[in-house]
Amino acid sequence: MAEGSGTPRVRRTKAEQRAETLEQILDAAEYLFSENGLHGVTLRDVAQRVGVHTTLLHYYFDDKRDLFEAVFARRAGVTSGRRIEAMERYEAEAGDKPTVEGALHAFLDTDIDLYLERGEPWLNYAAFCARVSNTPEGAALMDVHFDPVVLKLISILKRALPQVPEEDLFWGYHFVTGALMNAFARTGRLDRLSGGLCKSDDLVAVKQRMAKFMAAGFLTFPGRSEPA
Amino acid sequence: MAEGSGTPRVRRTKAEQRAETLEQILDAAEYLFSENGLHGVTLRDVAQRVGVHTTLLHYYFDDKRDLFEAVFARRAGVTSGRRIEAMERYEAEAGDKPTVEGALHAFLDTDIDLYLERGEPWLNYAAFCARVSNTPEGAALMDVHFDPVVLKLISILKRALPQVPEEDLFWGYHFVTGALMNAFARTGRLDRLSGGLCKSDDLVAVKQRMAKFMAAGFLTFPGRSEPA
DNA sequence: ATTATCTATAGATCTATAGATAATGC
DNA sequence: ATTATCTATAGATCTATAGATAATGC
Repeated sequence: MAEGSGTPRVRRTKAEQRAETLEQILDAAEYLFSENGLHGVTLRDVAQRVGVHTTLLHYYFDDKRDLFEAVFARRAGVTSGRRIEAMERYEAEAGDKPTVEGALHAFLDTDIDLYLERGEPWLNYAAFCARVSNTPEGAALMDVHFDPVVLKLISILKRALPQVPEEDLFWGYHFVTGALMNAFARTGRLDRLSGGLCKSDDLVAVKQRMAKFMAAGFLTFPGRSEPA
Repeated sequence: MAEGSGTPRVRRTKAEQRAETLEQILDAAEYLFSENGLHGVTLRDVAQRVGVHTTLLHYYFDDKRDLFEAVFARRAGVTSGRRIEAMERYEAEAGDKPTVEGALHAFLDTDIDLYLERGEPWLNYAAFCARVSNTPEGAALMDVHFDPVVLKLISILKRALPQVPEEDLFWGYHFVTGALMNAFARTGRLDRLSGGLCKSDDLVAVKQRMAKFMAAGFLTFPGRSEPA
């Protein structure tokens, strides 16, 4: 909330100002969409959170959907790129003996680390993705932005489990991504359910467990077990 | 859509009429909420789908949120009850040697079977739960309606894996429910991603794989492996 | 002299209420 | 004589556009 009383407005170049305002708008929208979804947020909500007038949003974006897509796209390339790199690095070091667990560590941990390292806005992005992943709008954007990462993962899994039918690998991925999105959603339900034993925003705990947990699942698929 | 042209209105008692209309409204709302969430659906959308006037919804329900909660509550008891029974039956037959996989079969397959047996409206309910499970409104209702089922599952898992810390069991459950909700959401993303190899509405495929997959995951938790 | 932000406002849509009409119930 | 459904409508809110004002840019 950029109240006039706080920091006195420093003189900025127009490009800077544009970039700053854009980022503030996207941050606010990202947070609000992550809580309430596309339809649960009004442009007024976003504008109020930034401290600007609603109509300014129309200066930067065509309409609400355009803003929504911009939120999705802004960080998609970063997470996508980092994960693909991590998987390529893993492939190189594993040679012709990649393992399911190794691939999943590269796929999952890289992403979790990104959000842990960069703090709140990125955690909001993770929650945003989780929130919209099972909506028509969100799923369509995932197709556009995340297919390459997923197909990269599948390709390593195929080499790790050559005798497992490809469908099983996709089903396994489906389970993995559901679990991951649920972890990113951080609804607080786990906290209440477990009587405070677990915190749903404890992504460190997720990272410690998830790759190994899921890898074991893949090894249950008939075909053959992983070359240890 | 109850067009006047179709079946001629049979004379019904008021109680019958009330029950029928209520069910039609809940069915329509369930479907629409499952696609677009609480905020993505207007009362007008629901009324139009039923073929009645919007204001009739206010005759049966206080407001939109009341309708939403009624949709959630209507089938919650059925799925909840069936799953608890199935887990109790399993406990009785397993004696003092329950297994993770056995518990998960009772927990997961019972639910999947319910939706497969009873067809579309119930499949919509599953999608509805999935759609709202990571929203504030949805998570709160899950607390109310589904905590007992989940805690029952946890209690069996505790006996199956006595040396595994309770937190791990909750984290494992967190992964399981994320995967299950993603399967119930049936967004079609898996179909596109896999080039048609998998169908996201193929709950039979989910049932065939999920319990075993997840059971293997639980066995990765340090403490000790399951007494085979 | 261009760009960022705000004021004013139109038009659409949505929730919700009051009160009328048309059925069923005794 | 009660209950189910519809008509009419108020008030709020939301998206989006047109055009004014206030900054930065040469």
